Amino acid sequence: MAALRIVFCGTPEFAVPSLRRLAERPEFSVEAVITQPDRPRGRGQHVSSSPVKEAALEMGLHVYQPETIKSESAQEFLKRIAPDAVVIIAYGQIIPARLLTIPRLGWLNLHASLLPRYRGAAPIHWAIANGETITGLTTMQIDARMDTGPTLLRREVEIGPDETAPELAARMSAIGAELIAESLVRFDRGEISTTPQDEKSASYAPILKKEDGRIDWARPAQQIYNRMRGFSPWPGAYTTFREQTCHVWGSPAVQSTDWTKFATGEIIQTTTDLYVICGEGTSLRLEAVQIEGRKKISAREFANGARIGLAERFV
RNA sequence: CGCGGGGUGGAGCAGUCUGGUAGCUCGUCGGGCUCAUAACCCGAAGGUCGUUGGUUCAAAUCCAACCCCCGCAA
Repeated sequence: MAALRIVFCGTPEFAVPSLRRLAERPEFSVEAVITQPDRPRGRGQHVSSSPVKEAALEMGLHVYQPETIKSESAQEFLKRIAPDAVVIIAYGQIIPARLLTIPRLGWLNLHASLLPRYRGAAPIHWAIANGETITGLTTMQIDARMDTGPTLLRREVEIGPDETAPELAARMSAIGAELIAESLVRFDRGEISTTPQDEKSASYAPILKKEDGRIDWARPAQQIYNRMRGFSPWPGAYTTFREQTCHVWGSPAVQSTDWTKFATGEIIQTTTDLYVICGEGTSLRLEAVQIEGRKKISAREFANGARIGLAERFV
């Protein structure tokens, strides 16, 4: 049987394990890799290429980087290759409907949630931030809207109590690589069919904004901790200390005393630790902080250098 | 040339505007005290103040260039 001819479409690290999996298996032939153009990133505006591009070049695959997938030339490109399927994983652009019918099997997507829950750009982050203990991966055939297409296969994944977004993403991308490969093979053979999503139970995981990282100290410590894990490493969890942005790391404290008399955000110093008062009588044990313009330092060093006053607070 | 903050004993910081003997908390070392301690008391060591050049009688401090780190914006 001839190998399935595939075009792979993806950008960040999350897509790389799937690309590698598809490229190494004999059932598939990766004809081309489409990824976002090299762009200036980071502080110095250094131009860098996407993780998918680097992996593709390393494997000797053909790379195509259109400014926009909506362009005439992108359409021509796909028609010329005429793949059996396009696999799209975290590409970062909306696909116009006229392109969806080019491949025989459609555009197959790996999404990092149990659809229809957590549709959108940041499903892993929001699942952790909301305190979920189970999430999962779903493969689907994309349609004209965002993450609404009929699904193929799904797999549940447990979320560890202290797991952070990058850690979970790394695990899920490895599991997902298997799932997308399996979906392709079985869908092509007609062993599985698509199932429409239940619109009524849909929920959304919008792309993260800087503001999502701001800590609301009125929330219970566990919730703050969940967001800290989910929004790592960006936007992280930050607050304001002496008029400056201050990223904080910590974990819910086991308390023996009642601290409800303190204001939320207030910093409590004991002989060995720093605690921050959170909502509903809970508190967070500070592990590290990073004030803007400075390096990340331990709570101990922070206490030594900052000379925290009585009733001083994070706001 | 996107905007901004910072580089001061081992760690974290103050001092820089208004040049004139290097300061704070912690750590380290020595001694003391205590049943005991990441507790307390006494004492000590440890710094070319990012680099180079300039101004000055005198520069951590003022000026210029460069190196490195970080926050924001994308």
